[in-house]
Amino acid sequence: MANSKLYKGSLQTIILNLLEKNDRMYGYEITQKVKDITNGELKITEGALYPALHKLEAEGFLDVQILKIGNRMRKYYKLTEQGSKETANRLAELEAFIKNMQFIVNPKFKIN
Amino acid sequence: MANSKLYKGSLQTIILNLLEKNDRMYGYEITQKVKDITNGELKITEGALYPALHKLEAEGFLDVQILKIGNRMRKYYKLTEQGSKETANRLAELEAFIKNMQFIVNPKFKIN
DNA sequence: TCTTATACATAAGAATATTATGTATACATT
DNA sequence: AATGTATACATAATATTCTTATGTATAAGA
Repeated sequence: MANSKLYKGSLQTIILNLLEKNDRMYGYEITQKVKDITNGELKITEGALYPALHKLEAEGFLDVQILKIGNRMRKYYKLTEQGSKETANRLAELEAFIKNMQFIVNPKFKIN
Repeated sequence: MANSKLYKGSLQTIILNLLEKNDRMYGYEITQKVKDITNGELKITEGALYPALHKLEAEGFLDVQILKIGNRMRKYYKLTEQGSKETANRLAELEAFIKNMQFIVNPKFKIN
């Protein structure tokens, strides 16, 4: 199956929504979760993920908690209250985008 | 109504699909068509549109025909055969993207 | 006359991704 | 013991694609 393209701008929406549903997650976990959910079609690269997490944190949408599991570090991210509101906004944006794309792509607009 | 965000990467898909349905169009017409179809939610800026058209043309997906309407120039774009195939690919990518985003966002994945 | 619409274009800058690279621990296989 | 794969973080260089600003020019309406 072809590797589905990730539209630029959707990564933050993905992160926020996963955190809305999973309380807290760490970076690597997010990459695996997305791969699982999409049957390997979407692959979040680390070079995109970590900067995105840092940015969302800097904007006040995420809180971090660093844990040591065995001898290895994990940075758990969690939505702030503001982050939860932002998630709703991003979700609405995504739905509007999808709706608009379907209008544009839909054959019923073949006739002017 | 909030102005819906345009995910980066979707503009070419929009252009290709409009040309699939309208045989030939010129740039300004595309901006107006998108605005109409989406009730003003999506606004294609000229700074994005014209470079995108030039790129699609350079890649062999579009043919150009310059017409003078009255005293004003219009550059009409039309899908090449290759462009028509590419449109199908982009459409499949878009549908895969939407499907994957719905998986990620869908509440049924709330429970692990 | 002034503003808005039509119609093209490009340049500077911002945002967001890919690709490559680096560090380090843990586990499985040869 | 050595090598590869998985886990887990990170950043830098580069590419892509957009926004914003600017430019040129014709046409139409207030």
